[in-house]
Amino acid sequence: MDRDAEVFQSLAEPTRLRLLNILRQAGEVCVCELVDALQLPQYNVSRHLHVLAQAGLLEDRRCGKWIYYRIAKDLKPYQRAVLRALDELREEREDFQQDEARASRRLKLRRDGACCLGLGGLRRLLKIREDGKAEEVQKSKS
Amino acid sequence: MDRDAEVFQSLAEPTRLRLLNILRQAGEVCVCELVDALQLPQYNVSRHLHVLAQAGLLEDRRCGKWIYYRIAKDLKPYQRAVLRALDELREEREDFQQDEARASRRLKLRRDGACCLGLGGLRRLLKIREDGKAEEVQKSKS
DNA sequence: ATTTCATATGCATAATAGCGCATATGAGTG
DNA sequence: CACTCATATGCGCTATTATGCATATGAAAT
Repeated sequence: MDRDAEVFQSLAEPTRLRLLNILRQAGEVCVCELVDALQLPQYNVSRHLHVLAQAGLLEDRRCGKWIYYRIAKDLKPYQRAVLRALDELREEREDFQQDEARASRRLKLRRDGACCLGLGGLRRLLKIREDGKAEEVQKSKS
Repeated sequence: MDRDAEVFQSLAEPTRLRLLNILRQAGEVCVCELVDALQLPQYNVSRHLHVLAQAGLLEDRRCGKWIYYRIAKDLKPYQRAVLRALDELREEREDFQQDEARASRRLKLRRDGACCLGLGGLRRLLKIREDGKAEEVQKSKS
């Protein structure tokens, strides 16, 4: 496979599009925050981030126990153009905007001390449960 | 898989990127012309065109025995944006430009009567052989 | 040093994708 | 009708990919 085709390949997966969308909107985000925003297993998120990084679209920065991911700085022009296209995709994707809302609520907790709290306590704080009550909470908050 | 992720999936293959590039530069092109430009087996080109059409990026028009493919007219904004990114990719890909050169030479033959001549006679006309003499001819023509 | 926390990864499995070959389809031609 | 031509497609094969589970790594905290 082409190096360039690999870039498109990395975009050819729903979860990875969601990740890129959040990272484009929110800047530098660490894995556990992405896990909460997307509500997917950690190994799943981690693997997808790895694919995007391999393709050259993301870079990561270690900071203590946490690893922050962000859109790579040295993208080729065509890569920038492709990612810019995600802005237009975002317009028609409500689920992307819901992701952003969850990510945004999650990122606000950074103020409260450490970046990444324990998942248990944090989820309680966020009222995000695994049983899909996240939407319920979202409604009551908006 | 997402409908949108399917679009990126359709771009995640070198041959399909080459096809899109030619179609973007040359407009409406029929399958046998693409086969000559890319110098790949017909079933291969045909399948890849099908994938791109399924993703909604291409549409086809039958005209007698020939089938013309072109970039779809009713693309979504983000799809247009993604395809526009191919212009920037084209800048750094000499092989894309060679494809265009072959396609362009091939399309000039449309004047000589039918769109699609028999492959044998046509290749003789183009001096494109399977043994890789195409470059040789290209040099002598430029 | 042991434990905890955040993240990554090896492995097995299931699903998917591309390729080459042969052949089907469908439209003109003699 | 038989034939040719342009294109599409079914099949078997191999290669790649995503997923879930368990576990490894690596850094801080106790």
